[in-house]
Amino acid sequence: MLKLVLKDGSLLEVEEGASCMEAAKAISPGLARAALGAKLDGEVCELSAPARDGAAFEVLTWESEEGRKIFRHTSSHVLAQAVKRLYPAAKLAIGPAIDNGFYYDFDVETPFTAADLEKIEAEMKKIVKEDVALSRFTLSRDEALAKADAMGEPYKRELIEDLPEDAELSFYSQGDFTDLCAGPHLPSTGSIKAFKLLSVTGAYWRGDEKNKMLCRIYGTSFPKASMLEEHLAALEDAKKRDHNKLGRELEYFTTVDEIGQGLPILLPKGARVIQLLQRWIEDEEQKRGYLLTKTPLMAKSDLYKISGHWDHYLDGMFVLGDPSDESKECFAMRPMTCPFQYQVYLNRARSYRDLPMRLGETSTLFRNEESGEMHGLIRVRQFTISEGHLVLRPEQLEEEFKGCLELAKYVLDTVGMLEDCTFRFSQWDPANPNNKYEGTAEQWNEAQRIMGEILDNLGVNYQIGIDEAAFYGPKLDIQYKNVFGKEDTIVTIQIDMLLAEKFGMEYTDRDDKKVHPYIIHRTSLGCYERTLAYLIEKYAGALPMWMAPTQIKILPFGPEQMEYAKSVKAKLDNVGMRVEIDGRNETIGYKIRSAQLEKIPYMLIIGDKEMQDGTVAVRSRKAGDLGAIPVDQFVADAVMEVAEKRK
RNA sequence: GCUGGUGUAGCACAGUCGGUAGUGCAGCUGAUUCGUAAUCAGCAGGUCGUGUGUUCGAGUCACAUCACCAGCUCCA
Repeated sequence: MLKLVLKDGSLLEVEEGASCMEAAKAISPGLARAALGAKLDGEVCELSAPARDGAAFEVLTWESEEGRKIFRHTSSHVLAQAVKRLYPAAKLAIGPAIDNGFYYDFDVETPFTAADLEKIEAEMKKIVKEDVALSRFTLSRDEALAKADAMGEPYKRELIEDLPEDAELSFYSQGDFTDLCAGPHLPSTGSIKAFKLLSVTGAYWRGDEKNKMLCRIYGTSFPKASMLEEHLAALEDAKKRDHNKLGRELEYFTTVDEIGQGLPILLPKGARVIQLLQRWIEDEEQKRGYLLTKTPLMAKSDLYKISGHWDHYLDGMFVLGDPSDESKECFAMRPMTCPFQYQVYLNRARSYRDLPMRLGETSTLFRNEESGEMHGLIRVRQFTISEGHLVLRPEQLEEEFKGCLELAKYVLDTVGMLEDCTFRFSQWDPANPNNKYEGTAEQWNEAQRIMGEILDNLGVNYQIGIDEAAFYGPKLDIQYKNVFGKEDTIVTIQIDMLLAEKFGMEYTDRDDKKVHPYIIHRTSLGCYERTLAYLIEKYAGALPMWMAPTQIKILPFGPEQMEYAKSVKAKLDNVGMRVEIDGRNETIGYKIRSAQLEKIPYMLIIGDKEMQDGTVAVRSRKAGDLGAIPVDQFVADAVMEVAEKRK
């Protein structure tokens, strides 16, 4: 008999030579039915793998990410099998599971169309119905190369060539289809009950734009049809929240062909929200000891040559003039604020008593993103961020880093986004310094060691991102996922031990020695345009009262109530509320509908009754009719709701 | 930048085989004075993204270009 250690610490006895599937059955038949894979001593394996005596054993079901990955990975093989049956000339590249589904990359003469996807789906249905068993076999590297050639799969050959000489490679066969694959997989194709191919796009082989563009098919799959339907419904819902659609519909922003890509126009509503956020952040930073700066939007190339941006970031900058003509000055729009704000520090000699110096600026930046990269308000060519630089003595680093993190968490929590954020410790790639990074390995290791210690001391739950650092130092990136699950950085806090030296920044220490300070680069709410986009998506356009562009709409029944409506508006104007009167000659139902579609937080309906009683009939966009409330009472409540920044 | 898709009134869309552009909402005007998600009638609104070409004739076909969308790559 073999003994397996279960998650709760108890022991499970199974017969010698039993598979993981049999072990799962021994726990419970129900669990065995739900099983997609297993884990032995923390390593994911398939259900057919033999159990090992003394190993920690875990059954993977749909509830675990690893279980879902196995399911989706096999789904991608079903896709590949269907494609090979219908298009034998298609060459296989790679086909992994991803967050909410899977994809497979093919090299084909002509890219697949939407109509092709239907045919492929039909073929996949057949394969699922055939319930084809998957079997694993291994080959030596040389045998695997021969196999790849025999199958006529040049991309597989390339993958194998990159593996070490003594590697043993696994292949999976399912009926008429065989693929080089690390696995693990489901026992057979029959359990992939519900799937859908979602889109077909281009993707470079190995993600390198110098390589050939392949044809990628995205799909998703679930063990139950109802789960697939739910997922597709959620995708539809996400489309309705998409800031790029909703933000245009609700008139937060627009784009104009003549102005150009990545240069959105913020319409009055969008501009108002950004102004509100910006004032709030500037005030909050003032409370926290930040000094406000305002620095130029462009500079001569000389400045960027010192900072290193000219070497590392020239492609991303808008350059005015001809860089190759040395007889004339050449300017560039700024892609970041660092070297500008450093000049504030450099304005006079500094002492250790001046530190920490916290500099904050609402800073507009210009980055020449590639033309295919722009996206609504999330990726643009001109944007404004809550930029800041903290100049520090080394012993102040941890305390100040903590302060930056607290500020970022406070503002993200207040706008309601913190719950959807994850933290990434972005490091350099020691294997590939590649001119991408400044400084020595010693400097990088030191900066990353310190940052790692700080993060651990602060109990930050982070993931490590290799090759995600800035060229001058490691970062803590706060990542936010949009409604489609696409992730972007919203806030960043960076430690920089290099640029102070380049710019000749120093301070006189207690012992009268000149020392280079440490610098933290950070944002508190990140880029305002991007934040606005996320807020529109998060709240489906119904922004919380405190940041809603129009907070209150007064709806008089007719002209008789106009005077009274104006007096109510005056009271609200007086306490800084953003109020409009809908004096149109329309029914009250029509005006309510139109305010509701505009997602106005409160509607104040005024008829003869309210006018006589000195009240307003309040309707909340969420809760509906709240009944008549004395005007002064409503004003006081509204002021309180805004002051508390209620979500 | 690359692959694929899209582009007709402010918005959502229709427009057949190439024969000279329509519907709904929004807007404007008038009537209606109405109690919590659409009152009725009338009017106005388009160089069919832009340019070039094919044709007797182009929203429709071809090429180029711009913008938008999905994805790749990139991202301080």
